[in-house]
Amino acid sequence: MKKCIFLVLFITTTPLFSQNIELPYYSNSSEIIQHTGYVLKYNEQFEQAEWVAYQLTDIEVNGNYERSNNFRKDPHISKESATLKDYKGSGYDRGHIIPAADMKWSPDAMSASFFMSNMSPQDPSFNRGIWKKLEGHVRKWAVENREIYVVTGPVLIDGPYQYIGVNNVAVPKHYYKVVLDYLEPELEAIGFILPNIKGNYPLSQYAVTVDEVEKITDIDFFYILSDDVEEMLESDLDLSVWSLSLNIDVKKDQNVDTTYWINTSSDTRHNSN
DNA sequence: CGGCCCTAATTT
DNA sequence: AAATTAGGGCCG
Repeated sequence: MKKCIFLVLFITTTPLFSQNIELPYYSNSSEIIQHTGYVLKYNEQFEQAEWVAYQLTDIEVNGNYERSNNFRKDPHISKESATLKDYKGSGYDRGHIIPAADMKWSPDAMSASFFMSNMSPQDPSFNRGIWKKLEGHVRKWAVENREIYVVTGPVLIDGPYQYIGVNNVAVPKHYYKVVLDYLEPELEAIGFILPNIKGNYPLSQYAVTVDEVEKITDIDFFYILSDDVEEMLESDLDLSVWSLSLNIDVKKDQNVDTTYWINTSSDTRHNSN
């Protein structure tokens, strides 16, 4: 009962969005847009979102609404979003940041995922390959854990970039994803950094701590959590609780090209094998 | 390995 | 709406 009262007070007395524990930190000058099913932070300079944040549940994953394909400019962006034309003939996919396949629970959410503010120029082999594969795992984790929190987007501080279209959409060199399981018994978090090229390795090779993603992206994830909980979750990576159907072919993994990893000082992951 | 079916995104 | 392209998973 006390909990209920506290919850009501919390929601009614705190600023917009702050009840969403998936949200990264954002300053007052940030362009934050709430769409059905997700929140995004837009970066006008690179003409795409820096992050999209959302909760994903088992019920949502099991939705049945069809992909809507209604790619269109996002009218909510103050200085206008990228356009279809920017991507046309560029050689890059209009890659969803929040996946359309995570929006099958609602026609509005599905449609909202096709705003150009949710697109980023992705190498087709990347978008349809390892990125899609990772997205599939995220949906599986949503089912296994009942609900998870996801933040994902392009890494926008590892330029210089190639640009496409008249609006100069930056072609990111890497993408990240962080996933939080905030339900007992296992509070766990995992991060990924993947280069925007065809992925040749098992996904476990791209897994990192959330701390590592924070260093690389300069984004403070899950800042709404209390500092001690946040510190505990983000500094640790236990691959054994995130089923990635690990490829056990050690030979294949020995000569992994890690040049796509931006150098970071610490790597606190501990493999379970 | 090829054959087959599935998913996702794009093109026409 | 249908066809195309890319890739994954599975199976024999």
